[in-house]
Amino acid sequence: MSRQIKPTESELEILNILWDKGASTVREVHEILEKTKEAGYTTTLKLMQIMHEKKLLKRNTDSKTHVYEAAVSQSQTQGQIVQRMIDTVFNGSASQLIMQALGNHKATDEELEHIKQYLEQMEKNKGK
Amino acid sequence: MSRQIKPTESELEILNILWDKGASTVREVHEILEKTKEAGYTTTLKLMQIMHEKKLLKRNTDSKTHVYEAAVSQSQTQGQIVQRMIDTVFNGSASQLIMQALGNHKATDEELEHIKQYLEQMEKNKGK
DNA sequence: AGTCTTCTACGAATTGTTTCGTAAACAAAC
DNA sequence: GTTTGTTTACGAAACAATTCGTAGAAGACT
Repeated sequence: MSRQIKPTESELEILNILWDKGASTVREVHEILEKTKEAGYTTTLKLMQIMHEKKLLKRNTDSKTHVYEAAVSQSQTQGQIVQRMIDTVFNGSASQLIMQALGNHKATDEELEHIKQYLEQMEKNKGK
Repeated sequence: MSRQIKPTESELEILNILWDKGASTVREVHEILEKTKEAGYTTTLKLMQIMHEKKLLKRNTDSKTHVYEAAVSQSQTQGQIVQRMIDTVFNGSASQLIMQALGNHKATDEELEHIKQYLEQMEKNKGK
């Protein structure tokens, strides 16, 4: 059903910006990117053009300054990446990934509470 | 303290085999790899040689047929990859990753129970 | 010994990602 | 309308990952 996309690390940085800010021009994206990364303007431009070719981005070329927008949903993309990671790094065990994440990165109290609630929710819906 | 390794996808496949089987020859690794992947023997060999250069693998060259072994621990490597993923894909939120993993991939009952116990364990140790 | 097979080493081709220089299109400012 | 600045398009270079062909070394087998 849904295509299997595979954004590279750089592409993910751009997607994150677009998911956060919504439709933006290359310059807007580039300005944010620059804060955390060394890169020329045309580099960002080229990346976004390629991402458009790959259908990762939509763009509006009505005005001279094109406006780009993510063409893939954040949660779907995250889901695919997580799934891929479960397969290749944790031999298919989601719970192993979860425990690794819990153990490694100390979650805050709220985060833990959040997760517990989520689990209980799942249990309730278990009866289908 | 610990070096920052970054195995590629192919390298991870090989690491998984070595973590599972322990020290092995190129041929042994290749035979397992072949089941799930199209690849020539020399390709596997070259990969493992490069991984040795990168210090991802140790090797014993006493006999003509070299014996390779993972030089990085599984849990440490998994931890680094998960951390990286939390940073680049989930903007630093471990709980978001966990909930994505829970929601997407349906965990079995035992897995859920496992995770719940783990959470309770964490709560108990919270008082330090 | 000589032949066969297996293995390593090397190097090169291929593919994919990231980088950026340069030129042309366009608009705004003068 | 000419200059100036911003933008896109194109292409090529630089780099990294993956692939495999070929050659030669090392054992094993008569």
